[in-house]
Amino acid sequence: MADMPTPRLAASEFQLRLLSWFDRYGRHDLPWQSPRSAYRVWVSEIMLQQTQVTTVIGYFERFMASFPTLERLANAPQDEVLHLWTGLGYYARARNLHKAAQMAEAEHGGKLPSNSVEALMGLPGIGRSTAGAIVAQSTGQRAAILDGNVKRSLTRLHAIPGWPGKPAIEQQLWALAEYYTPTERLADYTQAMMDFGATLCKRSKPDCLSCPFNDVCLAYAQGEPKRYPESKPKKTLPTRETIMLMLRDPEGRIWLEKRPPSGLWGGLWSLPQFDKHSELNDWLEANAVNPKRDSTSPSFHHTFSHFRLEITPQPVSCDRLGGVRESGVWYDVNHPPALGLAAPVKALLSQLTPFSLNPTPGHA
DNA sequence: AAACCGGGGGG
DNA sequence: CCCCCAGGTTT
Repeated sequence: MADMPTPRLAASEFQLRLLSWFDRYGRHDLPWQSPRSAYRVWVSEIMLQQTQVTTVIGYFERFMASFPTLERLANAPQDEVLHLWTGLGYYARARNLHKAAQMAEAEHGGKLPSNSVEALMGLPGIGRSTAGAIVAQSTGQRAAILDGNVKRSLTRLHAIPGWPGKPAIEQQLWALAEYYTPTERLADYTQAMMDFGATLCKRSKPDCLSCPFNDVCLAYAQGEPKRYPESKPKKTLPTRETIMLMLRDPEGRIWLEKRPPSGLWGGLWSLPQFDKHSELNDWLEANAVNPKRDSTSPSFHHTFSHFRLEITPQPVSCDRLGGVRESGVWYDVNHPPALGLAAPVKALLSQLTPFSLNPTPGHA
């Protein structure tokens, strides 16, 4: 690569140091490492995209208990998949995972194309780094990864300025990542790169004194390893307001509606939302029989990456619903059905019952 | 309160 | 190339 920064070590020396570190300090007992299969590695990598290992483990085990094979996932209802994703966030990941399983069934003979980065990238939710991780970990063939951990480690080792999300910077980092990738022990090397960033070359408090690269690390030599990577340019978040209707029937069940299949909380079940109280009143007039409004609950905030949502819950009881109500359910908090819930909705419903709404092992 | 994270999509 | 979108955890 023409614009690759000068490597700080020969590739073979880098690999030797990293793998020695991994053999002593890396993670060797993650649930997707044994048994290792393309399917299990894939699911783990999707879950790990925005989420840390310790959080993922429980979700991964529940997911595998319900969908032990690609075929079982492909044939599952979307609600069940989203249910097992509830609380993990970025629900498009679950929708894409489900869709990709169905595509693999239809187009790849029921298996992931796990020896081809290009073919994997043709499946929704799999980009270059995730594809590389699947190939390297499940087949042992040579493929590089560039997740947030690797970006952080490499920007520090080479003191690369600029935000790594910029295409020009990212291209340099890919060149380095490819350069250092070995031809053997690919699964270990890939896990080692992730573990190194996650447990030693951490965002704050990097453990430079224990680092096997501290003699060649440019950021360490400059005395400010935390200067790298530079952070993303920030934008100010707008605030939006919404009223969430908590409509209770005489049995204490709560009315939920399914959200559109894509976009915010796509495919999840949520409380009916309104911009203004007048719109909520219109809705009650049209749909609810004998509605009785309680006092509003305290407002709270839910923050997204691009705006802040101020939620005001409005409890109302009624005898029943009268109008046309497609894609809605009366949700019994004591016998919760297997549905995906938006996080603030889950929090609101949790207040109504002593029982957890989390999916439990062997139950979901 | 702010930073973080891998990928999809559109201009 | 750029910007927007999406949610829960850590610091």
